[in-house]
Amino acid sequence: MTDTRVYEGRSDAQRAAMVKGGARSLTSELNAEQAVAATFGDGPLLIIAGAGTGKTRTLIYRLAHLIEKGVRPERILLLTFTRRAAQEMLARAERLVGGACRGVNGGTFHATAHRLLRRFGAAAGVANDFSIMDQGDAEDLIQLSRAQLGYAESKKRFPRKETLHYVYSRHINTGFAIDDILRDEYSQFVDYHDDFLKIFADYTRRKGERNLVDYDDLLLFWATMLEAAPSIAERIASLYDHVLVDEYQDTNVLQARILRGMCRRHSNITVVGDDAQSIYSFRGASFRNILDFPRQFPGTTIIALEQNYRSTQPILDASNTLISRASERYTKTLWTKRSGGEAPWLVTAQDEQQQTRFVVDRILELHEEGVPLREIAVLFRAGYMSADLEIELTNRKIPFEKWGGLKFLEAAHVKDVLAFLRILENPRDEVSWYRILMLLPGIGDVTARAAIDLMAQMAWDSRAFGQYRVPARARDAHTQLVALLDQLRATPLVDMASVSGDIARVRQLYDGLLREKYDRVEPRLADLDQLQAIAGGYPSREAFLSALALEPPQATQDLAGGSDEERDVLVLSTAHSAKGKEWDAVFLIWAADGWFPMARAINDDEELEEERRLMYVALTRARNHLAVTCPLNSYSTRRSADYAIDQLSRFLDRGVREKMERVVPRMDGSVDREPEPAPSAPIDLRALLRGRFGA
DNA sequence: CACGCTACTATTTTT
DNA sequence: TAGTAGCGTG
Repeated sequence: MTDTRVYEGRSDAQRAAMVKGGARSLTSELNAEQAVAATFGDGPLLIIAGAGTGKTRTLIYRLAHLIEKGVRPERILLLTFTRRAAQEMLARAERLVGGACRGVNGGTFHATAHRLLRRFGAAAGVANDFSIMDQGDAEDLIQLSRAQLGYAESKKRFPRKETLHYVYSRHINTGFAIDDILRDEYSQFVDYHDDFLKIFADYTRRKGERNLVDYDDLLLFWATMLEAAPSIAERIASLYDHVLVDEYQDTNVLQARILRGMCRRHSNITVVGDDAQSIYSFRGASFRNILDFPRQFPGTTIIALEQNYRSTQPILDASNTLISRASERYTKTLWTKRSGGEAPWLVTAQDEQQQTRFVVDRILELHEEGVPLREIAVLFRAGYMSADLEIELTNRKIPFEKWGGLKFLEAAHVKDVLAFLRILENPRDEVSWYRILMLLPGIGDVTARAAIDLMAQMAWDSRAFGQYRVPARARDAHTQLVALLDQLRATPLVDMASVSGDIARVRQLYDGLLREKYDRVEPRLADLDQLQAIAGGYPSREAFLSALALEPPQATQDLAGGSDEERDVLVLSTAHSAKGKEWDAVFLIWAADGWFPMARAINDDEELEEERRLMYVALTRARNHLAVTCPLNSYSTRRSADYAIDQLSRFLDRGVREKMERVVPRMDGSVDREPEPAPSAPIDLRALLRGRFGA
């Protein structure tokens, strides 16, 4: 680290000297550290930015600064973690410098990879009409490989398709050997090592033959073009003079390789992140990536942002204490100039119902005091934990929207309809063909495979399926499907309403199948109506399908339309989806051991540390009000309840609790803010005994 | 060969 | 709890 300049700790005079052109208007709204970062010149820059320290603001000002300095916007690449973040950042930058920043290339790593692959892939052997598979598609394709190779019939316990895909994806994103991944995470499967390799080889071959690209391929192909194809690498890398990366703590080593390739010529890379908020290791991210950045990019300047503009000091005190238990990190302690504020509440409820009731009552109270609903959020560890609350909110007619855990695109009926569009775009899309064929009455696994084999033999000619002779019982369905596909192929591509129209045509066949397959069809039909409405906004099937795979709608609101500002609705969100956001009041529910941290993370130190960081992310979303709630008698209907149940999260240890105020809800809905010192859970001896046997 | 029935199991987070 | 693997029937 000898060639690393650390900005932290210099005198004010030195700081001022580092702000070149510090008088310019752009930087007058920044503090000294932010200004240095925003106006930094060329070369690698690492901004370690604690929660709420104006990270986004700094990055936007840096963007504006580069443009004012004369860098052409289209020569700047801005990589963010979500599409939401990219849009927000570009919109804010536009407010700052006007239309000048239009043309900046922004988006997620995956979306950017997609753009580049469409443009340069053909030269590297990837035909540019490939289709993108989402995770579910990838798992389904692996399943086909698995079945083809005969593992489905195996009597022995064999890994499920989700597991196979996870291991594959982890291998690509982290570079760990399959052996090591199995040993560390799936010791029960180490003997299957060779079978994993066989399936992965077959999966890779299938993707190639079917012209399919999965999420991991997008990154891998980008990295490989940069590393192994000098002429293409030259063309790609020369597209941009500056690369800015947000949320760097959530990148993985494959993404770091990409960045090295992109910046080999100029080293103009700025990354912003907070190692304390690294919460995506399940996607191969490692906070070591940000710790290692100075080694990867020699000559790195590090700037730390510690002044928090978001939360009151009591909220920061509790959050700082919680994260101070973390083992490995860039030490930074957040502080604020904001004075006052009340201590975060620690609310112990008797059970889930009381927790729900407390949260709803308190939300209404805050609302009456003038806090808009959209300034309030309820956060939780996993999507299903808000079920009870959602019911109560609906009963009490409080509008809300839920982020994360939205399974819209994963719903079988939505995927079914999309499969029709996909085979039109890519006739070789085996996963979609299989899905569609299995829908038809009279066609099962064997017939579906036979039909696909025949189509492959006929080089995926569009007439191949029409010529397949199906068993008599499937004759009708086959005729209908052939007619539908012919009709869809005849759709003029210039018609702007064509994607939505395509779906309408597909539904003439599909809705009937749906009615026979499910009992409750209304919600499913409503989903399809929504899908049709979204499709109306896209000019082509290809654009629609790619957008859905890379930028899935994140909340019901994305589907319903209307911007955040217009709709005064409460937000329910997983802690993950809440990252980068802030609210006036935040509730964290289910802060019980076994729930947060989740039971499965408890026996693994690294996972446990990540859970701690995740809770830190949740707490630091709050500006003025923070309440953490825990139902004490959350007796579980789930079976393996061998973790410490009915206890406060282990992260809320004595030190953290001292920074909080204990609050106990009373039965009448009011709260008692000076409760008994240590409220213990009343016990129900019979319930405990029943629980022993899982009854 | 498809399909309905039963028993079982695994259960986070997201591009 | 829901999705699915396995099995027996038509």
